Amino acid sequence: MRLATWNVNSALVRLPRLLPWLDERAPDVVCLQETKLSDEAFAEAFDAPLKERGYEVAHVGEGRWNGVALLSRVGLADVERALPGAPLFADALEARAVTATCGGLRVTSVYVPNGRSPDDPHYAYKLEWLAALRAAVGDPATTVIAGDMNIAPTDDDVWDPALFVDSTHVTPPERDALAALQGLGLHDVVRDRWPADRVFSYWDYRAGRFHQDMGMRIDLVLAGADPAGRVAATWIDRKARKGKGPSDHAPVIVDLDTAPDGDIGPVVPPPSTPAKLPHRR
DNA sequence: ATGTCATTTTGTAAATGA
Repeated sequence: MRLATWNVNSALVRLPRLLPWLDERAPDVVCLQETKLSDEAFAEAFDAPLKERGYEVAHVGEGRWNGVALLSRVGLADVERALPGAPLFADALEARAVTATCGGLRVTSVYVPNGRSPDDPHYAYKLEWLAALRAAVGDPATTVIAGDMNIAPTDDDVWDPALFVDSTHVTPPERDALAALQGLGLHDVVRDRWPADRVFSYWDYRAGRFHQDMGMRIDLVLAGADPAGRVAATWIDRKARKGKGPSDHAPVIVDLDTAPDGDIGPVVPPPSTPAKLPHRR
């Protein structure tokens, strides 16, 4: 089973990149963040092309900011459209989490608040939100939390740690909140697989940062004992950050082996059959 | 310090957010 997470920075703008990416990478479960669409607008643009590709969809949006989604072709059951106990910001519940059972795993697509700066009210909100995220974890063993955490777990996850001292994404309280999540038994499977490598998932659009690999690793897949024990491969799909009209984030992809009993989950019909290639001689 | 991109609007330039 292939699981991926991608902050697309506007699903509508990214549509011409997102659909070909689904066809190329063929993920079974996809966590999206920053769709920036209402549920109605997402459905209008995506219901048909996703159904054609065999995906069920749960989208939670507000329209202007935020917005998260789960796409799955290995089942999508018991959908929760918000984080239980999530704090409000400016008296509003923001679209930052959606959870469902997919392929036997309890998967949450998260868009953790940015925080802006440690002295901003948004930073306190971020820490409250992370506490709610931890409190909402059910059985850690079958849990996957994937998305834009807006936290770089260590200085190895920042292109220039000196530049980010006292900035959001790297402060001890944020890293402590992440460690508390991991303390439940959730594993940062990309770092576990690439312990000594420079692996970033986000590069600012400005100043040629991607070209110089001046990025951060803030998009994480946190996996409980069952999925973490079945990881066959993990990688960051840098190709999706290249070329025309990319998001500023790259997808993170995690491949899981079959379950111990050999069950690969529900058999899903393949997407629309491509036209037959003409014979050549 | 602040080179981009995406959003929205007492709207087509400026604000807000990341």
